[in-house]
Amino acid sequence: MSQGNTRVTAQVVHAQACPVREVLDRVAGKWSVLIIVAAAHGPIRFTELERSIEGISRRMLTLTLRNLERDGLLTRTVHATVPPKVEYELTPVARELHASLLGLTDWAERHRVTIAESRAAYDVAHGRGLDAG
Amino acid sequence: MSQGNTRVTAQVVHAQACPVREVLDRVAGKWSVLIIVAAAHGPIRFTELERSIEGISRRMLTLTLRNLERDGLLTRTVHATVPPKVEYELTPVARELHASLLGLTDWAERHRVTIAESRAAYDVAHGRGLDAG
DNA sequence: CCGGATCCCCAAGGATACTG
DNA sequence: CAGTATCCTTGGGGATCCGG
Repeated sequence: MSQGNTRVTAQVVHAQACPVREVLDRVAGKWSVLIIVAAAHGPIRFTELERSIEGISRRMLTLTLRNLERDGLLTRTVHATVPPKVEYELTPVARELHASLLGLTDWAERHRVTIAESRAAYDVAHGRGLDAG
Repeated sequence: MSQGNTRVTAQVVHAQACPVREVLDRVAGKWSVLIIVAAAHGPIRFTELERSIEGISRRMLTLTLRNLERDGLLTRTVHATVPPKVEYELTPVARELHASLLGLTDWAERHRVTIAESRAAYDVAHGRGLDAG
């Protein structure tokens, strides 16, 4: 840390400029978008999210929810009942994001086969076919 | 909005989420989208990409280009001249992706201020203000 | 039920040097 | 000019345990 060489590189400069980067940083996580999709139908509880998003850990669910809440994409409503009940709901901003996302999912569905074929072809053409190692 | 028994139930979001995951996996990288944007204007050379995408390393540029090529999003054209010249160009599929991406960038630009404010408010409300914790 | 705290691993990605 | 190979750091994210 203190080798006398200040390691300030140019990565800081570029970080904020691009709106593309902005949206990606916000959605980059492995789970953010899945949560948004899962919550698109209406308010949803913690455990419901946990069950509906197969494979997500409790930790990541919590972390991602906090992040989305921080960005104003989710509202968190705590019902102070004896069995705790917490509901998450998309904000209008998040709903707009979800709508824009549909364009992407549509693209993915329209081209998933083509892309898969392209990958296979590329792999074959470059040796990395079906053999391991 | 959603009060009153919205029993949509969190049926496994997988059905809807998978295409989302697909596109994310494809775009998850730190640079993929930036390259697509940079190449959106037309064929572009390796070094042109390197210069236009501030902060990218040679290694990551190469790796990401290979991946995009593998997915059929980029074509790579080698001109066997004495000074090597390689041009990358978006495929129609990638152009469609780029178009869909515009919806997201538009969203980002429309709400960047709101989101920033939300973050600031959240951070203030949760102690993590401007101090380094 | 909700979720914070801790430990740990591993893949993404940066720096650098070499090649055709 | 356009890569490739190697080393090393960083932090995302899984597993697990604990607390309200």
